[in-house]
Amino acid sequence: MTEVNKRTQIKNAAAKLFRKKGYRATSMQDIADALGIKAASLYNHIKSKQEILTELLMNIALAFTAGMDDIRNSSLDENSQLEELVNLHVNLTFKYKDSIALITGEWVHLDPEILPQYLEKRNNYEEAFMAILESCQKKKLISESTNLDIALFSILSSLHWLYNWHNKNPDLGKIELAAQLKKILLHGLISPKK
Amino acid sequence: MTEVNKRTQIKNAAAKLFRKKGYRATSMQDIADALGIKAASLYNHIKSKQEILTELLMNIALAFTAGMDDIRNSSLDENSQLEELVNLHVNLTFKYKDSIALITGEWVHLDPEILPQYLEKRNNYEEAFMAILESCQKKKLISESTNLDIALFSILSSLHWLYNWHNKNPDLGKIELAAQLKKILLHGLISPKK
DNA sequence: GTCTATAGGCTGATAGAC
DNA sequence: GTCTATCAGCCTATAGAC
Repeated sequence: MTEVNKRTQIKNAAAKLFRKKGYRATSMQDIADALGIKAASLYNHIKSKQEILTELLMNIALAFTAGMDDIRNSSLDENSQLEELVNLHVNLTFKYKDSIALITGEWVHLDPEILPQYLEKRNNYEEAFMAILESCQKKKLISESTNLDIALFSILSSLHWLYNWHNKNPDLGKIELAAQLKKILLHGLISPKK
Repeated sequence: MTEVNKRTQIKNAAAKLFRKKGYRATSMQDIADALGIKAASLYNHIKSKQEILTELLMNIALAFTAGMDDIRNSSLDENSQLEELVNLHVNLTFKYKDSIALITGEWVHLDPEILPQYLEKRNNYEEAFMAILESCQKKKLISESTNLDIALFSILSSLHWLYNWHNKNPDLGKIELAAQLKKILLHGLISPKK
């Protein structure tokens, strides 16, 4: 936190701007202004604007992949694995406050050469998530009549948009946020009828 | 469906492109190409690119506001009102297949003069949604320990991203989709312990 | 590693012929 | 209502002085 690489400063500033205005609406001028230098000076530290986006997004993708591997390699039961996935998303949302916002929409601006690599990681993650849901259904933790495609989409939507909510409520702690999400996402909002 | 205004054709083509590439990455060229005309010809039908975005987004905002008013003015009980809100989102997702995608991110590109009007409608909608959740909690339909801010954010995240899911699974009917969402979002994924 | 200067391309929008 | 021609501005990125 004390001494930070200028390259890192550029990536941090860019992440904040990409998040707020989007990749295309953010100019190199904007990024340079945020750091108090001229736009041309940025190119002493980075190759291109696209390089920044690529590194930000691939970094996030790797973090999710690594977290998922950890969970799948654990001996936790299915229910606990689901809860750990919620923890993973909460933790990464706190850790990558700005750049995590890019996974909901800005990934479309990745160069056609990089895009397939990104999407492959994303698909792998979603398939691994789905495999856990299927285990849950097989063990009757999830009702047989539940459409798992919809369940997966629904949970991931909430978890992907966490960054947005978190930004408005920075006072709520990680632990409480994760606990509430587990309750609401996994165990339902409406109390079961007695 | 037979005879469509050229203005409407432009808005439809723009909605599809804004959704796919984003507002800033979509040029008037792109829109004109989609219609087989020259970019300059667009200006015989519309005032500006911004006008298209404004009309698309305000139209959606009005549809949500009207739907919410209908529900609040009904005599349905709290639980049924929540279910009707899910129906509302599913119906509007089917009706405004492309332009509904803009509410998750592209609204940031609204002109500073229009943006406050849009955000006011959005806030009103979310407050009305919250009021229904509060009624549910007061009647013990929702546990006292549930954080309603998180619950609201979580449900809206899933409902806002419906358009994305729906596009990939066009074969699933409206009724079944709505039924599954009510079960998963409101009554929980994991079966209650016996 | 910063700067100024500038290239080369694309942008939204307008003017005016047909 | 379409077209061609064009403007003025902004964009990413590079070259080269300091």
